[in-house]
Amino acid sequence: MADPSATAPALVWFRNDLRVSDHPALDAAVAAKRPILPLYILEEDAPGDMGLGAASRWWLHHSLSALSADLKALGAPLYLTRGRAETLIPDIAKRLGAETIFWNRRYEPWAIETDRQIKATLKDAGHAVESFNGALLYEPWEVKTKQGGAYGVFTPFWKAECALGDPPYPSQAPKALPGADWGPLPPPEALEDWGLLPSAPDWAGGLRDAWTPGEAGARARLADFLDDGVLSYQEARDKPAMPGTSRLSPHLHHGEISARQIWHWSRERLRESGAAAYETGIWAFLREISWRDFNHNLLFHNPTMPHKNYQRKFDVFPWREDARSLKAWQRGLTGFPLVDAGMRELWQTGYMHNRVRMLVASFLVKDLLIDWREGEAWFRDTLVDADLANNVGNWQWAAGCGADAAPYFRIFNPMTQGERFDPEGAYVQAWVPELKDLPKKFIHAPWTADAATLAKAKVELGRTYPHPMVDHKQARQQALDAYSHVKGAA
DNA sequence: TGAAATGTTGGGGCG
DNA sequence: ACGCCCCAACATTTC
Repeated sequence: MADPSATAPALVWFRNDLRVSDHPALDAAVAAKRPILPLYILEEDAPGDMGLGAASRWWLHHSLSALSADLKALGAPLYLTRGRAETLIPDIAKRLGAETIFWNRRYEPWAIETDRQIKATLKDAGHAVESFNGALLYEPWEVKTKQGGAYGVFTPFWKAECALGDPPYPSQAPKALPGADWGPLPPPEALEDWGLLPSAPDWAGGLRDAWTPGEAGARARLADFLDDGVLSYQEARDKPAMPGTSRLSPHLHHGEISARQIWHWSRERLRESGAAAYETGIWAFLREISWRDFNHNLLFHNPTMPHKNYQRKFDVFPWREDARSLKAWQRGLTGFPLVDAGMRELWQTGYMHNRVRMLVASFLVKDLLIDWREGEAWFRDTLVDADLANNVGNWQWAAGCGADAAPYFRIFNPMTQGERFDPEGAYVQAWVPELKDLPKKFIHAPWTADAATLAKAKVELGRTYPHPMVDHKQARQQALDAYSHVKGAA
């Protein structure tokens, strides 16, 4: 009782791990048997941080609100503050007399640098720091080639992760948390004062309808997917009009559910069911979870990837500056229905089906010859699942300049993709309502319809819906010609 | 986790 | 019966 260190609190710094179960940092703090101060910092002006998009800010608000309620119920309310973590963390640790600061690791280059710096400051000041893997199946330094290097091709990476065996089994949420006394700290800030939600205009209606941020929402989403989605996953995930994907990406990004939980709970469901169709779906799904690890691995080992081509021979690619075309793409006014449907789904819900993400990326980079970094920036600003590692990895993949990338000459045809993956035109009808009365024969290429058909569907090209902004056949040839620069540079 | 161009094959119409 | 052409269907190659 006389030992003051017995009551020295533990600080748990929450970042992209907004949950209370399978949270290694929180578990370690509980094991230390100290009063616990859970902390979240809205990090402002961190050097190198590429910023939070408006959709992510909306999600973050609701996710923090859910985490706050969960922590409060357990007995240790979440302390909120904002500013620079480099000064706030050491200051809070000092005021509290904290013994140890716990956190789960993050992998963005700026965040790694911030955390490294904070760790050094804290240690100099006599605090202990413990960090954990809360986000990935395996850490980037745990998955290595036989030569000890990092993988640049996905399939061998996937095999290597499988060979490492099941990742650690996820832990349960603590039954109760001993809260620390906030007395020595300035009063916490109110989430409502952070201005994370849009006001005037409130454009978040589509987001509210589509999502339930928070740990409970994440679990419900996975349970739904394992109940019926996963059985038809392999075919249905390519059909944007169907609820065929897990839609877990925003929950995963904010850490409301962990990759290890997804791994183990999926495998458990597989063991219970035993159906062969289930086997296919589950493994196709877990393979996508491993893609997420792969992208984090790439970013960790290639910290310039957000700005630089992974394949440096692409540095000579003749991108076009074209603000008007970029804007037409962003607003979903390209005149290619499936592209526009995707861009509008993104704008209205903060999400886009994966098949359509590949198409709109191909269209921007190849039909419009606009730099993938423009597309990456737009997705980062508008996606609720905006995640630097995945976003950069996938854009470079689509642009052909990434690791294990799609070859540049793989150029998607918007009409063919529409006929193949949205054969009924239901996805286009949902997001491009001005075309909803067109017969499905023409819905992916309205300019091929005769005047009478267009009139009957109340479509007037150039007025109610744009003419196609490029001739795809011609654009494709231009893209191939531009690519010859890269080949010459290699 | 494409698409288009090019090559091959085989059935059917026809002289 | 046979060769020839046409062309769809499928396979392979190329970008």
